[in-house]
Amino acid sequence: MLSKANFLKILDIIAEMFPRAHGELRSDTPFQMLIAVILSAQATDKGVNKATPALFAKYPDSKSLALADISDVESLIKTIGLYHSKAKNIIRTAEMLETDFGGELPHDKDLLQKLPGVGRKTANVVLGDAFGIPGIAVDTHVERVSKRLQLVKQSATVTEVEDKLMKVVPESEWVVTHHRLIFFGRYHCTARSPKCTLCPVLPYCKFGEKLSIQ
DNA sequence: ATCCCGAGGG
DNA sequence: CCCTCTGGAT
Repeated sequence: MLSKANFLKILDIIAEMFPRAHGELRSDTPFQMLIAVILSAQATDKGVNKATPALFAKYPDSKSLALADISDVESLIKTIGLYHSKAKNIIRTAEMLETDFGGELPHDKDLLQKLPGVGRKTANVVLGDAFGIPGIAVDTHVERVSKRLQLVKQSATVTEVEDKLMKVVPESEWVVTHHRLIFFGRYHCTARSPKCTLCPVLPYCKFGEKLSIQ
């Protein structure tokens, strides 16, 4: 298992690789960010950004989306995938924001998770990116990278990954570290054919060490 | 554990 | 063709 000192060293290297890591979902308001993040489940940010301009042009806020026709929303987000459940979830989320939350997003993880389609990961992303509230969202990239670097055991759950990262990284760095790990996973330590031979982190990585031998 | 589900990359 | 994508609900 990787030591804390070595992991912080790796984070420094990754920070140099991606000095401008940031959320890549487009949105003009916290509400739109919430919807975009819900839509991003098992989908690429690029794919979400392709669909949301038309969606937000027609339904810019919770008041309008709450009254939307589901088949219309489905057709607007169809290219993203998982569109039946996502259409239902974002309309219901808009309704609940209107009826139960006074039209405002709650700045609270547990309350956000009461909204359909919003789980731990989505709540963390929205709190961090929309409100600057510290948190580490563990998505497919963060999980894969953390396991390859042996920050956690291979069998670790997403919650265990999240807890470990929060323990090792100072709270003031949680949100930016999250984005750096995403960028590292999305553009460099990719799921398929990771760029190990070009990787500045290779000296610290058992996973890449194994790959680079052959 | 399984389902949802289209687009893009290799 | 097969794999992956800022997962969540059942």
